[in-house]
Amino acid sequence: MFRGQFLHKISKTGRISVPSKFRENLKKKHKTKNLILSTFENSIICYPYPEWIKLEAKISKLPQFKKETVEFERYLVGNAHECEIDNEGRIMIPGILRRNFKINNNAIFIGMLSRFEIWSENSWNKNLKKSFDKFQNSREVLDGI
Amino acid sequence: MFRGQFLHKISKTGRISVPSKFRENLKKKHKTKNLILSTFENSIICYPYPEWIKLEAKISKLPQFKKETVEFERYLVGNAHECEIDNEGRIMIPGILRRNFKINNNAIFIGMLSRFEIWSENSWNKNLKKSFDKFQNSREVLDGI
DNA sequence: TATATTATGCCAAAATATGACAAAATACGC
DNA sequence: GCGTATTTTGTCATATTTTGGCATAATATA
Repeated sequence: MFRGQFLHKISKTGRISVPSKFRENLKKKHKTKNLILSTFENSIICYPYPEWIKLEAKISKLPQFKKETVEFERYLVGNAHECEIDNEGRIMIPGILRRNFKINNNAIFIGMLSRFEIWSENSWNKNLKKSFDKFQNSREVLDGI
Repeated sequence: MFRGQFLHKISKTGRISVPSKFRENLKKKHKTKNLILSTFENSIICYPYPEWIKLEAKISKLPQFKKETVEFERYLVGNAHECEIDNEGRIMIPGILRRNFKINNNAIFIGMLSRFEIWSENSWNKNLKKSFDKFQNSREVLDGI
């Protein structure tokens, strides 16, 4: 499972090292070095390649011409980029994603169990306050189960 | 059960010894040396690893793309770091948590039955007064059961 | 085709985490 | 109270992870 928060730096060429804990999980649990990066809210969402494939299988079962399907596909699939983790444990975030999310120097990795997100430090901080307020609203979700 | 309050020092490298009473409980009751540290309000919350896993199992059953789920995960899972108690009974608090909670030298452990919290001495003291007021408001919770 | 831009591979420095050992502080039994 | 055992803290050496730099390769642009 992907958990936790990590602050890493992006090189001028757009490379960033994936947290070693994440790499370990990718290797042990997903047996892959490949990720699919796409967009989700204000962050880059990262799926282990095999998980993404499962997601695609689900998506292709949806009614093809339905408005919601089309919009969902455009957003999630239309922004998907495959990338491989190199020998130093780094990935290269495609320029277009970097530009869209204004990720220049510092980025924050957020573990989300089956996947993880990459945020620019700025927008993560902006979201922090909101995120806590929202947590306050949803904190009892688990007590209910 | 985790009970009581302990004041311990943090080393320059971010290590701190877990109260021996807590270690004993972890060993006897939970049969583990591993903890998950996450954030909760103004403190670091510590779950015995097996307890955390139960929590995760619940979380991963929630609808994955639903707004509330995502926000909940970002907050609770996004801050969760696994750590192991070493031979000297210490854990290392990840830098990012130390920074977020401004825990530098002294920290306070607070037992919370199934889990425990770690506070920076400063914010614990600040919360003391408030905490008593809140207790005043909630002191009858148990009487209702 | 030449040139600029972007991506990749490789090596090494810097930063951070871990393990081992010992000193200091605290708790406990008598 | 005193001596002993346990717990906590400090320090150092080593290992791992992250970052920076540079040369080369691939791709896009004029």
